[in-house]
Amino acid sequence: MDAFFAAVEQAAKPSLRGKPVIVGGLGGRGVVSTASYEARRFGVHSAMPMAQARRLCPNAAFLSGRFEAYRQNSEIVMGLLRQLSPLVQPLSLDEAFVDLEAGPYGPALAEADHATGERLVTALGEDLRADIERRTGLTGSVGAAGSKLMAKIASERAKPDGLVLIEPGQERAVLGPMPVRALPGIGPATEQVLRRAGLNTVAELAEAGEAELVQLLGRAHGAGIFQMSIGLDDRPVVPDQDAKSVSVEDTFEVDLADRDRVLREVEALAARCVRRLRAAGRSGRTVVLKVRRFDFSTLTRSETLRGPTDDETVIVGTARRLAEQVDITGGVRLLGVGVAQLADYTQEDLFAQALREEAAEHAEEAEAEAVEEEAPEAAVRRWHPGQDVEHAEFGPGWVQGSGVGRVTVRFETPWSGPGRVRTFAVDDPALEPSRALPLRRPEGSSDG
DNA sequence: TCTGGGGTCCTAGGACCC
DNA sequence: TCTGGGGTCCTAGGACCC
Repeated sequence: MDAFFAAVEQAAKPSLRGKPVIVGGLGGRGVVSTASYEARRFGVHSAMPMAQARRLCPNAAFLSGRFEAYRQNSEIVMGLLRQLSPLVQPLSLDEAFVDLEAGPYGPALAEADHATGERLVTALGEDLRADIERRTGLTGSVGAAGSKLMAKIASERAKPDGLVLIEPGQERAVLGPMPVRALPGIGPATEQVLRRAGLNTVAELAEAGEAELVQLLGRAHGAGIFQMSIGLDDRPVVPDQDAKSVSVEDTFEVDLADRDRVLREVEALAARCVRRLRAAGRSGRTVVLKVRRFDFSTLTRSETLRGPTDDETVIVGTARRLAEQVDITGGVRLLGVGVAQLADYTQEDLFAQALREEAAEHAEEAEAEAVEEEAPEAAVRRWHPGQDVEHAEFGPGWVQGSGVGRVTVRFETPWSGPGRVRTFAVDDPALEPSRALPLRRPEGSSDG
């Protein structure tokens, strides 16, 4: 999907269409998650500190994310992919591999000659893109090729709103001139190592040979990069696997200096982590504490238990013990708690499992409530820019901003024209948080 | 300008075992 | 007396991806 989070916001909020939109953490230490193409023209991109994005593009709409809406639309798109093949491997909410040969068009693809096969793949890709547009109003890009590596590279070339097919046999010709950074698995550190060895393009990697790359990058990485450099990639498309770890972390607006405060935060994080673990119906054996200090240095401490557990007391206690052992001199910027070595629940009966699945559906609300419990006196509602709301008189809208006891709301929906703005007291009882609306008007609905 | 949150995979050393 | 070889598990750190 193209600029997925920002595109969902523009589709949901007519007044933002054609304007720079930046989705990400809005606090002092936030980073950009997604910038719309309009914002990218100002130099804003993913992972950039939000403070820098504000300087580059001060007139953009700055929104915190609405994951409910992103998940809704992701599910629609993933459903369309599954019509093409049961072998769908999502990489994130907005990206997936599809093995076309394993699906209903597989036999036709196998029989087709070169030219016919390409026409069929192109038609399937364009039909898919049209279906995505019809069902969500969003644009996606398709990369088609004979391997995951080349399909990924093709999809990057296709963005935004396009389709690129790389013909079998053309792999090395396409890859050769590209910078090494274009290969998945080569990040800033590996790029530096290769640059110091005089290797700047993929063709140079291929020429260097496997032995030299293993020498530079280690056994597994070197061998993998060499295979890719000569256009070989036989990794299969594997449908969604179970998670191998669950973790929760928080960066604080101001570094924590106080030991007791650190311990309290660790306990709260561990409790949140356990809620997510239980909601997923899993238990784990290894508890991991993560600490990022004032200077951004990061350490982890872990303890492996004798058997897997989802017991809050055990996991919170373990995390706390680990936290008691770390030096917090200078202050703590981030704390995290994770559980790894996950196991499925098998000793439980079906009744208990059904209860838990029901609990899982309410896990997010439970987490939100738990957060509120931490500050009962602060009954003042928090309004986030971008958040969906409903007003008793004016109907559905979204929070444009809030401050000094006021909240500004724009009243518009995905299927209305650009809406008007009104301002309310933050505790106005007529104003309530609401669910994300679908981007396409539901069948049979008529208002608007 | 000052760096999120959720993950995966790999490496390396030490303990331990046969 | 002067110290094998291989495997697994645990811990810590780091690179990378979206």
